[in-house]
Amino acid sequence: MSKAEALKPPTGRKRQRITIADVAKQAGVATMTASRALNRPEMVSDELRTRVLQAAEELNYIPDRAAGGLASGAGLALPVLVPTLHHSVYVQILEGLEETLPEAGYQLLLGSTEYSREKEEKLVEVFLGWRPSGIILSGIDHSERTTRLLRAAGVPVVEIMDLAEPEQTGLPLDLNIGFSHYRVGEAVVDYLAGCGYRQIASAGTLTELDPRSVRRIQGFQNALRRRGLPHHLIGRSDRPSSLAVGRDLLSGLLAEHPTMDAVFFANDELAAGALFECQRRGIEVPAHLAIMGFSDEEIASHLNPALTTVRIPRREMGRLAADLLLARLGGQLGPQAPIDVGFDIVQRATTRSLPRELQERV
Amino acid sequence: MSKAEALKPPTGRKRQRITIADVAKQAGVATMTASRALNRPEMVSDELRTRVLQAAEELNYIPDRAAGGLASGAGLALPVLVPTLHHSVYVQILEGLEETLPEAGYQLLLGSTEYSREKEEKLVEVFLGWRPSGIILSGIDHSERTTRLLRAAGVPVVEIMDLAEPEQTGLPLDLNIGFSHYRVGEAVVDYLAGCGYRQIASAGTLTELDPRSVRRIQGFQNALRRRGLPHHLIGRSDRPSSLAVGRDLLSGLLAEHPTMDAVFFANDELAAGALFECQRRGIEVPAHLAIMGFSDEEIASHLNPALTTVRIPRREMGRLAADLLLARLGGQLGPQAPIDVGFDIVQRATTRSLPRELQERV
DNA sequence: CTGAAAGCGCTAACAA
DNA sequence: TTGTTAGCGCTTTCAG
Repeated sequence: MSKAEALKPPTGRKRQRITIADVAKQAGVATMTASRALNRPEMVSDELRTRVLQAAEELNYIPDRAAGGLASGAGLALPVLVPTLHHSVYVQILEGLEETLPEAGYQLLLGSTEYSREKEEKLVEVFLGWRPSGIILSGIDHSERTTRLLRAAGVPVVEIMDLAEPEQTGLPLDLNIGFSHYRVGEAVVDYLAGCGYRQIASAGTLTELDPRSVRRIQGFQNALRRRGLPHHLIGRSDRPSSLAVGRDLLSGLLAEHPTMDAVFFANDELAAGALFECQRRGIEVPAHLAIMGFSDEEIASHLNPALTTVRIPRREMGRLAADLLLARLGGQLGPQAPIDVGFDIVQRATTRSLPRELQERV
Repeated sequence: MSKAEALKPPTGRKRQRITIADVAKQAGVATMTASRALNRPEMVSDELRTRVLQAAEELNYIPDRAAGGLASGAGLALPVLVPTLHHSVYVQILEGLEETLPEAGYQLLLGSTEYSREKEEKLVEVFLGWRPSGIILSGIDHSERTTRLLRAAGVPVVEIMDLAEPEQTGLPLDLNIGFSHYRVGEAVVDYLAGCGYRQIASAGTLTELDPRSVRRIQGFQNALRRRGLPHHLIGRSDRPSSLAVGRDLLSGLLAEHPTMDAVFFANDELAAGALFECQRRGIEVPAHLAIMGFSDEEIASHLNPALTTVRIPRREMGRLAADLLLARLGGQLGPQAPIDVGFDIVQRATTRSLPRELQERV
């Protein structure tokens, strides 16, 4: 009748989970002792510990995390929501997170929102059911319900890849590490205008698709306006970004604004696509047209000509997010002001070089 | 003293999880009724169901999956192990999986092994602790312990991206969907030799890094041997693949084998890097050198000249894996022979075109 | 240092 | 249709 009876030979038809009770029985100790031997070895005598460990090994015992978490009240899961895995930016942020979090015993649960608040809301709801110790979100724009659920759950939240400004009341939700997309837009205009470009276009995906891209464009347009430059040269696609969309965006822009002399794309992939299209059309870059990307993916430096773009510290953002979260989970960290990790313009060959006297402004 | 006392106002300092008991109390029903109203609505009267649902909404109740799984014995997690997220191949496989699995109530747990069996083993161990309903692995090469743990756990396993051949005894572990890398290697030689190339090199990362790449090279070398062509033109790097490594590989190969006329790279990223290097050096492709990639990522068709490569049905593989797993979990599927999804050579512009009379062989 | 009892939040099984 | 009881596998008390 004993449950442990059928476990030795895996011959039996019925799958019998091996529990810590089985291990304890095999080692001839109490369940609790087995638990301690496994989790707090220093609290158990050498002899018993050895016996337990050996029994566990023999039985291929694997602790049930769900049961453990339930009993201890501890959360073990750490959901990370990113908009997409197609941009290496997010993959690298994940790498930053994975450097420390798994070691600390947390399980990263990955979800991709596809830039949709509704999908984000769904994912948050699902993940909250996994007793998360915390949660990492991309961006600071969430649905009202997402915010409410998160608040109600009372889990630490880290928002990355965007920066809550002081005037945005109620933001951030909790911890926040990122940079100002608005200022990226401004800086790009400063840079391109400094290089002497005057007909500067922006191109990206539909505004609803990415609020951060929208904020970049706001900064971009305001900076143009301040300089008295035209700011109506806008290319938009309703498809998710890809090289093909980059080509199409460029073609459309060229048709509509034949006089434009520079384009700022919402990411390097679009910019690379545009560059390929220029190659095919025989448009000389940067002599006839300047192209600028955003995020500095690996391809940027390998393109011919190499792509001028904006570098953002993704891995660092991931690492920092992990560190902050760990500190907060350890109870060593209270409320915290948003952390700005900044960005840099990487000048390469798809733009004319900036005159000497302006170099340091970048 | 009642536990539910402190829950209404979130003012209290102490975080009080809202449980189904709280919902039941608020709705004035038994816990079990609340559970049924939430999970099997049809078993509860309209009135009570409405009351329960409303209470749940008001309290922002989120069911605890760990507790639910524990009680019902059901597994809710579905780990997916991929070697890396840097190749879009794996991202697309994930998309294929995500089309159906989450809807069916499963939570995908993502782990990346970085092409390491040790890391894979660790991940399997961790994930097995999450009561997985099944598990999806990349490739058919696993450590002895991984195999043992998986067998002991008795969970359905799907191995993707490679195909177990009949002569490989003990393989696959369970379900298997993929294609033969060995035959890819052969087909590439058939194709390149058919185009008239004679000094054909292969280039990729170190053999330990990717057993599937090794198998491709085996097929490649055997096919060369059969044709009496030299098969010692091999470029290897110990760094994970990237555009930069592709360039270096090409440079190294060029220095060692000045007479080579074609190179087959282990993936499109390496091939793209090599192509960029050719552009920089002014080497004409395919006039002076043919370049061929593997996996047909988006960039392949946009490069100038566009890259000849091997297309593999990744999204389909993901979808199929999901379907099979679902069928197995539903008990409608017994042991199953490996499923070959095949591959195609996509002829583009980095290789001379194949003579007419050979076209259909590809 | 070791053990026994209680219970985490939920649902299967049974009873009403 | 609804409620009660027991227990999933583990760890937290609290005793020895």
